[in-house]
Amino acid sequence: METVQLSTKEIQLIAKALADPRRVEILKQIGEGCCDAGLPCSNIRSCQPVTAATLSHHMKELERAGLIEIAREGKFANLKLRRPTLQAYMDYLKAI
Amino acid sequence: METVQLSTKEIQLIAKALADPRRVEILKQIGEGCCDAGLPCSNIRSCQPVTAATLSHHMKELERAGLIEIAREGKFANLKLRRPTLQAYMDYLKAI
DNA sequence: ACATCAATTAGACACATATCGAAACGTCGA
DNA sequence: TCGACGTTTCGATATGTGTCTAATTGATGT
Repeated sequence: METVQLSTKEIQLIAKALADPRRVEILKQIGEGCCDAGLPCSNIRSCQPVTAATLSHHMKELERAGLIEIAREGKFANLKLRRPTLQAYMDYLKAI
Repeated sequence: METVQLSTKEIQLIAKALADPRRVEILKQIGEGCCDAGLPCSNIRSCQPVTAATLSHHMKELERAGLIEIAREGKFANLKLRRPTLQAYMDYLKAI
């Protein structure tokens, strides 16, 4: 696992991203089906009682925080969990 | 270090508590001066550009999340970091 | 070209919350 | 008892944000 050094701003983005329960659920879902290909966006939607618009918003936040990577392919968007970012945040918390 | 099992609700409270940068600063400050006695509230205030009212509010949130323990003694309030809670949250994140 | 479908954007709304000033509360020393 | 001091509570305000509907974009198959 590569090591990432996070700025205060990035820490803040991650903390905010993790503060919404729905986003955490989404993260978990992406983390479970963690094939390299990434999880299709609509796949997530079928498991979360939420509009496509809302889901899109959450994914943008997760991406902004560096917690996921969005690979757009044609009309699809495949999500991949960026574990190094999550790990770096845990390291930050450990240092408190 | 004792182990704590957190409910979904508690996880959410912790995540929200950690989502505010000022609260994280406060946590750090409490964590540093981590003598068993606890850090006096006014000590924190002298390092954070914030009103007593606001500080009180943040401490209530941190306590609600189980991240600190407030020992009131006379007119003073001594804060102590509850590391087991923080650890439990990190364990939760690790399981994502 | 057209219809369809996945995803995004725009705009609106409701609700949460970080912050403050002012007032109240409780403790302690004079 | 009185005043000072640390802390809390109250009420108000401004900002942030999760959610929706509707409209838009972009790709794909017929």
